[in-house]
Amino acid sequence: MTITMKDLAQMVGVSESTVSRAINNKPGVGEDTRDKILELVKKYNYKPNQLARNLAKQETKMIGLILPDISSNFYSEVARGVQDIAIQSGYQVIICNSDGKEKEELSYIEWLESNKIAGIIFLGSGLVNDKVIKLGLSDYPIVLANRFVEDLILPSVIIDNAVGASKATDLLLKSGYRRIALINGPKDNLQAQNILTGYKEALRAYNIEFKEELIINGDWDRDTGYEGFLEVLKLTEPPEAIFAANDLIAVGAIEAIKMGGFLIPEDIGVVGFEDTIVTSVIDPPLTTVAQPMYQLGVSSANKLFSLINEDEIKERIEILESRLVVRKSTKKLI
Amino acid sequence: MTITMKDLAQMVGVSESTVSRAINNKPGVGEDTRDKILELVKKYNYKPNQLARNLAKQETKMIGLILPDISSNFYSEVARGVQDIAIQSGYQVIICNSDGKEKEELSYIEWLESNKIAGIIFLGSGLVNDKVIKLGLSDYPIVLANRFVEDLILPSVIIDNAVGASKATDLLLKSGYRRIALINGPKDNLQAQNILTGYKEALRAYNIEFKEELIINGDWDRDTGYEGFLEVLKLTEPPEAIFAANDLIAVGAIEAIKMGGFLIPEDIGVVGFEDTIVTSVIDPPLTTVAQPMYQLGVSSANKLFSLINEDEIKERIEILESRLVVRKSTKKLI
DNA sequence: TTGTACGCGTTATCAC
DNA sequence: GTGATAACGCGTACAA
Repeated sequence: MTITMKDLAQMVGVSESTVSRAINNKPGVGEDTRDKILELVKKYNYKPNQLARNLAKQETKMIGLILPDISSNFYSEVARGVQDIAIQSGYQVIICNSDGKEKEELSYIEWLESNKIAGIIFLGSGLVNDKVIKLGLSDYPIVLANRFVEDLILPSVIIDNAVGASKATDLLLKSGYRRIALINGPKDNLQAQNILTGYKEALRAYNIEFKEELIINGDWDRDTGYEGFLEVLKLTEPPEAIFAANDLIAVGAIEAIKMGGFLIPEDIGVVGFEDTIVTSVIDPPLTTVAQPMYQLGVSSANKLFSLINEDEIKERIEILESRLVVRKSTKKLI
Repeated sequence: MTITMKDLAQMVGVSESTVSRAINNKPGVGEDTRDKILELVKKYNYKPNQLARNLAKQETKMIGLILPDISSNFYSEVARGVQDIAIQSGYQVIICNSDGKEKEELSYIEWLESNKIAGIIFLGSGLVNDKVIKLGLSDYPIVLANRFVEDLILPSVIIDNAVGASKATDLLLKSGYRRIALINGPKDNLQAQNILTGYKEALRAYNIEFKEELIINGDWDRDTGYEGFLEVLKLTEPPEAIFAANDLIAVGAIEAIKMGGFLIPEDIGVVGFEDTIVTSVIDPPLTTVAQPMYQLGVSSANKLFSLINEDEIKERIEILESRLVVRKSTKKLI
């Protein structure tokens, strides 16, 4: 038998509104009556029924987080960041796995809306579709995390992969490598394009000519790394270093390099991108560009709560930089 | 401006009760009135307010999942399993990161209770404390996943690590290795004890004497593996194989083995435990015992929904077996 | 400082 | 087949 405000009111001999005020620490309650009420609250272990509160205030203390797959290392790390901030603000998080499917996303949105969830964070790759934009244009609090939309009208937090790629390439150049091959993801992939952009920028800063032959496009997997290296090895002038667009590609490349009898980093330097656990397990430990996943979650959540509380938003678009982690697959700086 | 049942009722010229019946596909509504109502529902894109529903029915379509840390590979995989089943049943999942702290767990429970969350899955290591047991003894639906309680009075789903360890040891024996060292976690750790149990069982089946000197206890990390191997190497009779109690330990051991100039699997065989991504990246690919993480989530969720729906529960305790994944760090079977 | 009265949007139990 | 009416438990404007 759960106890309600009404019960408490009867016991103390006051009205329900007074009980309500006392419980919510609102002014306008006499010292002694408040004490009496709070005493009974403890005694009977009274817990306000959140459902009733939610209905009365037409709001919940929950936010929604829509992402492709919580079991992925990347997304679960971001989710943790979101949750930590949410808890601080007294909110809980509902995580929705969309598997990147638009249909799922829309049905989640419906659910979240009709449950009066306070706001939504959209996390994931891919471009944003019209419906999401429309949703954002209404007054529903919504933040885009690591999702891209051409005009960027919605509040967003993104990771600047171009800068990360530039840093990685720059490190290789600073370490003395000159001919640097880029083994990248699919040509039409946004992430891959950003990485290419950063790579080119770094070359330009060193006045090194960009050579199409040093660019390999493939999938985001190990095979691409392995085959990719064999590919560039065939060039009349083989590369001195490999920039792999993610860690798995790097792993594949390293296998191929070792297989060929080359030494890392002496003969060939390697840089990865992502900083997963494998980078520290592989031999030699991989120099890589670490993505600020947790921070992505934290920033997105902060931005969402700014929206919910209708605070001023400093920057509509927040850009996070990735961080270079130097290990042993690149030569020491001179 | 959101539309409500009241609005619909006025437009059609019927009472709210009729609208409610029509929307919920309940009998007792005329063909034509129902059609008229559903038509307007579409036209105005009416969505029932779940908050009001929840209050009226005193229940929500949500379950809680309390786990140590969603960013961990293990837990996020389980979480995915839980969510997939929940969605099928029309529920959403609230994930709560306790970091293994009892205080956090209790405060989450309070929140979930006062929000009338339909049920809770407790996921995590460690023993269950009294409060959880008390909670379970009330009529609140609650399932323990991968948590251990001595008497196991609460509905639970657990992974039998002893059997897994036994399988791993057995494989080594079948492959011809005889002196097998076990590099394990902390002595007082439940998981470590289970692994030891399985190890012993397998030895017994082969009539091989158990030797204390072949057991190393340490942390669940790489160093333990590295140092552990160096330790057993000092024995007058060094081991022919290493059974590592998790993959990280195995990685450390492999490093030490290679450093010593031994060949894997010819000179020394290695088996890990867990099946993380590193097992396939390392050279040679690691033979290991894979934990059914996703299945753990699925089974736990299924059990919880049985409780919620008050179905008959077949087995109060469900035991999942781990699966042996044979790669290249052990000799081929003869 | 306290109480009254109503609203929040829906479900459920009666009547008719 | 349909319609009042009362819950569900709490917040709040207004009156006292």
